[in-house]
Amino acid sequence: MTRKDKIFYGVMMIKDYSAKSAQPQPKITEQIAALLFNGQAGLLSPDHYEKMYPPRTLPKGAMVTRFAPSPTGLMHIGGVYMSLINKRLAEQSGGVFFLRLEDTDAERYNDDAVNTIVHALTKVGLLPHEGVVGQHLGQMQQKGNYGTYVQSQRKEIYHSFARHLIERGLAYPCFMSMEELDDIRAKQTLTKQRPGCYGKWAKWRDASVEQVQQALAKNLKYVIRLKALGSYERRLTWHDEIKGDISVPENDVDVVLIKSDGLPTYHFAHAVDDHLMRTTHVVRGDEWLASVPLHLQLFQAFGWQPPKYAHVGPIEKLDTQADGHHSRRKLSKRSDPEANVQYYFQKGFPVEAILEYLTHLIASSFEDWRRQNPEKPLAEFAINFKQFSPHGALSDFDKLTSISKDIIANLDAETLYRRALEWALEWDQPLAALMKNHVPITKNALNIERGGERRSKRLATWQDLRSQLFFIYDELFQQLPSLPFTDRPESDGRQAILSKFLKDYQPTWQKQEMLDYAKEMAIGFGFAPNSKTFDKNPGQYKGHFGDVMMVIRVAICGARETPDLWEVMQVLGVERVRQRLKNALHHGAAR
RNA sequence: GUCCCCAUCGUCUAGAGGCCCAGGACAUCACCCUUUCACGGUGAAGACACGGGUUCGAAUCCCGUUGGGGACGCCA
Repeated sequence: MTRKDKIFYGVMMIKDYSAKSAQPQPKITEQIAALLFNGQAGLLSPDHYEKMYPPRTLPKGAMVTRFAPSPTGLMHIGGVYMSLINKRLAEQSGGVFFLRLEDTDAERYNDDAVNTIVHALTKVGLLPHEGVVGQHLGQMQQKGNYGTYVQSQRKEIYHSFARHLIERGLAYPCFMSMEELDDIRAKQTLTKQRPGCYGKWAKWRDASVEQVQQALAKNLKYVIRLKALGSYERRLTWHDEIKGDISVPENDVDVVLIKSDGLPTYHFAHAVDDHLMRTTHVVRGDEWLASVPLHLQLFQAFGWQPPKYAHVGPIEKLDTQADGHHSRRKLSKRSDPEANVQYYFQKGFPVEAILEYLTHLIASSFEDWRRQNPEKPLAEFAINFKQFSPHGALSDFDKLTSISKDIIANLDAETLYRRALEWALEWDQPLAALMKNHVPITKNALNIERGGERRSKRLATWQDLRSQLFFIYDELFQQLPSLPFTDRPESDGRQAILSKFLKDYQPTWQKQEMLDYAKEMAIGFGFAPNSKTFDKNPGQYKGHFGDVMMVIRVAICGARETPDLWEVMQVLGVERVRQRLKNALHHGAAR
């Protein structure tokens, strides 16, 4: 066993806690629990749930992981990132990846959220094996034997475990009002003390049965708080799979376990659910790191083996302050459009590009692996906690774009057409219509510079299709307000080149024949045979060979940047080529 | 205010005391190739935050400083 593998949980288990604290007043805590829960006659015992959700039978070393989003609206790119990590870890170890809906905040709940999440995960191929997999006609669709995976439907379970804690003196009802809480915090801030409900501030911690009874009689709202086991003077050490060994003061705050609306807080639900769902590894954003002492204490209170924790640094963005200084911050779904996965879909990044980019963020060694295994499915790249860096990563669109170019460049024309059309159908219907009305020419155009040794990377995203394809469609070509000729040669020179080329053009020309012809023509018109010659004596020539080709290119394609001109001409066909040359001449080869 | 985490080129990072006057990828620049743009090729520039230790030797270990991030809710 290496130092890093050492588990610290065992050390901090306080075995005789219940004997020490609960013994003096076991009856009282049971009476209080009874007061609180007698109305819920059907409440089952924790034992019942333990049997209902037995340990999973999985191969040794199998990881059970999860993605636990709260349904507040959009799908954050970080959510895809977390799903990717969790799903890979589970699959690579022969385990299970499930999705649990953390919908315990009634105020932030959003109706479409589940569909948004599931739709996004479906799209990127990261649907969970178990848990919430959809929503149909207002009904959650779920898979798996450890459900329900919707927290708002698990109220009885949380209450059962909360009652258990209260009976044993490990939790208690607290009737403090919001105003009282605000007061306390104000006092604490003023006197520079730690904020929170702990020690002497936790005034309901040791309340009598009578006090509870009276408060209930007055119909006061209450929450259930943890009776914190820790002392701020002592330190707790544990091992995080990514951050390493961490040491902090123990938790002594009586945090809320059950809110006054009866729903659990994140912390309590995490402990109960991840225990009952038999999660082995909790891999989540590192904003949760500071709650680990509390979470470990909850597991300790129940006498459960806690899961292993891995806290992943966030995807960040560079923020420029008013004073010009730069600072990093987590991508915010409110102010950063690129926080939303939908943004990447709309931009037209292929799903593989998004996933490979995120994988690169997990482990930059991925790019070496990819170079060595260009054909292998991404899922075969093995990830492990050692590869994670402990800090967050800046989102880098240049890198994403580069990956995306590589991926698109490696698609064959048929696949490219299918994928591109799929995207256009959703995001650019006019283009989709053209693609569908002109299938052969579109596929031929997409096939240019494809498949050979040197694949062009002119398409970075599906959004680039339009600018790369418009000139093969007369419908779009004719909408061009003008032809983007360059200054060299001027209009007369352009006229001369175009009319001669039109006259001599042979549709049977092979590529080299056409280039040979064009070069001869260029020289005949007083152009240099190549740019090097021209650059040496610019005064002697009207321009160079490339300039002549550019005139023809612009006339035929209406663009200065195109794939190989001869290839484009083959795709367009003789008629259209002649037509466009004539058209350019007709307009006096004007810009 | 308290607590925690983090710190290598612009970015993602490799680096587990000598293989490192620090390697790769993206981005940038130059040149070459070339019918334009891409592609491809070659090359350049570019980092161990700072200060102390420990050691024969430190990017790597320790301490401190600075900087960045996070947590301290009946939000997750």
